[in-house]
Amino acid sequence: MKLTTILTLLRKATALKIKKGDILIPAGSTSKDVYFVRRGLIRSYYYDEDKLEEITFQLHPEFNVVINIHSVLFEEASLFSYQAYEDTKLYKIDHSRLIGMTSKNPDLLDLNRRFIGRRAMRQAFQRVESFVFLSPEERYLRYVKEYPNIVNRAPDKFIAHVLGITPVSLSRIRSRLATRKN
Amino acid sequence: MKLTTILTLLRKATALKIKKGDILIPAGSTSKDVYFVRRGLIRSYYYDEDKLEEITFQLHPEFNVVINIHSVLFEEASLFSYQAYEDTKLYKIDHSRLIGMTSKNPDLLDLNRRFIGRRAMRQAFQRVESFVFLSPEERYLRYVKEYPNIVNRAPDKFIAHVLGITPVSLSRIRSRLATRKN
DNA sequence: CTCCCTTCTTATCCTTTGTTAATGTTCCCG
DNA sequence: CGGGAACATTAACAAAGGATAAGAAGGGAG
Repeated sequence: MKLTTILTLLRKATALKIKKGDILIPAGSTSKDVYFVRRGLIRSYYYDEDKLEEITFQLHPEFNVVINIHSVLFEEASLFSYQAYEDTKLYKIDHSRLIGMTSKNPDLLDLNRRFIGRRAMRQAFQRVESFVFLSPEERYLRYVKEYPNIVNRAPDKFIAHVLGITPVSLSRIRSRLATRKN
Repeated sequence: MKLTTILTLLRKATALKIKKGDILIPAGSTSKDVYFVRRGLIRSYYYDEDKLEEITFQLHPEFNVVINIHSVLFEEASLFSYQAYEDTKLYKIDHSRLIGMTSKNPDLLDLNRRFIGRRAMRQAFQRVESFVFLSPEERYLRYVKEYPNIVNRAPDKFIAHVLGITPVSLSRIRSRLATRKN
């Protein structure tokens, strides 16, 4: 990877700050912009019309990439909304601008795919592995190991849904773990 | 996508046939070859040392791509073995050959990433969604809808593990569904 | 600082799943 | 075609999870 390529990319990124509660990407959006979380916490969620509640799909703390995955991968409108759960500082890479620059520097698109695509893929794939091979309790332990801070920053409700269980069940898992230790 | 690019790719692919039970990619492999299943069925599985059993991770019937995902994505040795569960005919695209040709035709690598990476990503991502939003029963119904033939071709044991449940539980889900219909 | 709303915990009840095991069936391979 | 191993089904029990509700605790807004 050429250093100049990375520098070019950084130069084209624009910083932005959003407040807790603000929507970064609304459901239905088709934007392909790429965001990098410098500080704060973004959560993606799906609004379940039947249950009349939001189901958190993923949490994106600092140093994570946020993209509208339905648009980038499937050329569809986003099923999810992406919302700040803390005051958040991001770098945004405008997708059309990135594409426009590709003619001058093809490495850019390559970087985009490798850095972003690979990361997202790794996450998704390891997450599938955790569902196939691990129990909810083991999934929880692995999750807090990977994101040690997040337990104090996000409600259990969010974390439970990310793990594919209910908040009540997560609470029980917690208490089981606590009593088992003693 | 240029037609010539696709033709170049096809010309470099080699056909191969393997018999039921044969291992296509053994666990521990670091190969990055790309396979396309023309006919038959490949299953990838992880050998669980504790439970002393094979846990099927994914089933790849005809018209699906098979890659050693741990090597391609993570630059690691494969955790999985890839085995034929039926006599299978594949097309193989040799990775080092593909890389070697890239200097002449950069579109090739791009095609590789877009076609293969995107497909695998889509699968992985939709699978995560199914774990977060659906019950085991709903996952099963969605799976048989997406792969209508596979139920008659693969043992329930395989399918259960792919869905993240036990074979016994899958059998019960089946009988529940059957009695509910009548 | 206080009130209120959200979240967390805990309890109850019911459903589902995991585990183990027994039985019946199917599928292979010789 | 026959014998044996692998698989599917079912049962019984224990463990865990889902749904709902109530009370406690926590955090945010005014």
